[in-house]
Amino acid sequence: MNTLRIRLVPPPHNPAACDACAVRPASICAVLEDEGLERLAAVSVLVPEGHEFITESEPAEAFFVITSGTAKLFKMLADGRRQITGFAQAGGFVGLAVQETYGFSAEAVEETYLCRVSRGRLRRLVNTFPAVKQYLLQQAASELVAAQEQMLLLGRKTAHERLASFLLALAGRGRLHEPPPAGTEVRLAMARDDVADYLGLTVETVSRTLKSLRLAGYVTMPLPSLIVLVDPGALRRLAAGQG
Amino acid sequence: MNTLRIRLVPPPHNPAACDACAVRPASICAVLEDEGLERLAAVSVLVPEGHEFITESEPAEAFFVITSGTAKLFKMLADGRRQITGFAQAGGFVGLAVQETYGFSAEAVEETYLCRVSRGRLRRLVNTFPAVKQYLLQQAASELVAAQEQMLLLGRKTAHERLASFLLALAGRGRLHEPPPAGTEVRLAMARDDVADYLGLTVETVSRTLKSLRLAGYVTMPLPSLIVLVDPGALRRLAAGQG
DNA sequence: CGTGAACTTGACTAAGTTCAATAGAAGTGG
DNA sequence: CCACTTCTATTGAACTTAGTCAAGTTCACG
Repeated sequence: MNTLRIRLVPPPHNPAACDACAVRPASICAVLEDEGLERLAAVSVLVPEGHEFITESEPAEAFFVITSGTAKLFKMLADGRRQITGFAQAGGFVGLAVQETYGFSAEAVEETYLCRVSRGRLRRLVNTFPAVKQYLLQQAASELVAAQEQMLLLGRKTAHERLASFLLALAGRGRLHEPPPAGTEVRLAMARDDVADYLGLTVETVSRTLKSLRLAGYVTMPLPSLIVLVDPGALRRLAAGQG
Repeated sequence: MNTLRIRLVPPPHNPAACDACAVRPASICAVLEDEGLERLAAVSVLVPEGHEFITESEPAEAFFVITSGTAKLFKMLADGRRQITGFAQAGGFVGLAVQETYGFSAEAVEETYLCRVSRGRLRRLVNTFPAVKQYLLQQAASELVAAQEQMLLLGRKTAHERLASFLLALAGRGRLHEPPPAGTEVRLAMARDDVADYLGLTVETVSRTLKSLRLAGYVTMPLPSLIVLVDPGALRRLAAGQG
């Protein structure tokens, strides 16, 4: 099975190449390498921090590839309780919908560049290049794996285990891999309340649990948004429920 | 976009038509309608209640379509804590994997017939019939929607809200639809501990919460495994966090 | 019937939430 | 550069929901 790779071209770039532009001078934001550098016809969009670019239950008119920055996807209950279902970073995509409306909202956690592809255009693209469909299927399948892992976390792990899992995931190593090297730095692009809403906890519990991990000697925190993994092996054991 | 529909033929059926058989006389278990009734070359398998047919981290050698019965998909932690990530029923599929190994285990909740498609065969099928790829993508996307809904449940809903959501989901109406008619009966194919592990609770809490819903007049339970939705509107409000 | 498994109930415990106050960091304007 | 505001993060104490442990019931099946 040949694999489609999407190459990200950092914006702003090639201002004249895109066929439309919503917010910023357009750029080619992705290239379908296996199809002879065909342009992924799309619009480059700058989303400022805190700005919502997808709203749950609105018509699903477009599909986005993240070029740079970080976005959070979330769902809310009537009384304001929120669950963040995932964070998407450069290369990630957001908004693949079979249904007519979005099933979640999405908001930029920091300044974020997106590559916007309209629904109709995605459909045409998919029909023209079978590899795109393959790529989307692979992405969806791997998101599904991540979602199942997160259900295990939300349904069955303790606060300590959740934080340990989260830090390791940010460090780029899943549960199947060996832990990252000691001293690995993890930058938290998101605020405490986002971490809390992602892990199904409160800000206070996140704060207290991080303190406890610090006291245990597993991490240090030079800044509230920078965490150094001092003992990744211990974190790994914690995350797996062997702590 | 033309849609692929998979028609399920109840087993045992057409004993000579399949090209291999693992457990029971083979049957054609699904037909690709849009491709002129081409046979989905596959093996029909009977899985007895409680039997595990997919094991996490084993090589992902096959893909299954459920013909009849119910299966549970789950992940476990080292100390035995378990999270059921979903139940699959007739028409559902299990085991779509991009990775080389399964990311979860699967077990029959009741006697279940499966349609087993080997990985290589699925790949060939997908290449021959583009509609199959489309179908898989759609299925994966809708599973992703369900997974996000479940993350909201596990991360942010109370025990009462979880049970209400669960009952409505079993009754076949998601959160976007109007509630099912009063008097709708929901059969629980799975035991209490499965419900608990699916909702991120304990058996005791499931039991107590069902009692509380009974006392509130929202449901009745002629049998432990049969729940009548007396006030679906109230359940709907509870499930949405407006209870 | 009798035995075992599934389910329910009760009393107690604990993990995490809530509410409230404090501390720290980051900007803003004089 | 420093006072002042504001936002974010942390800490503390009381509380609550759901979990734990230990009996009971009920029901299906031999």
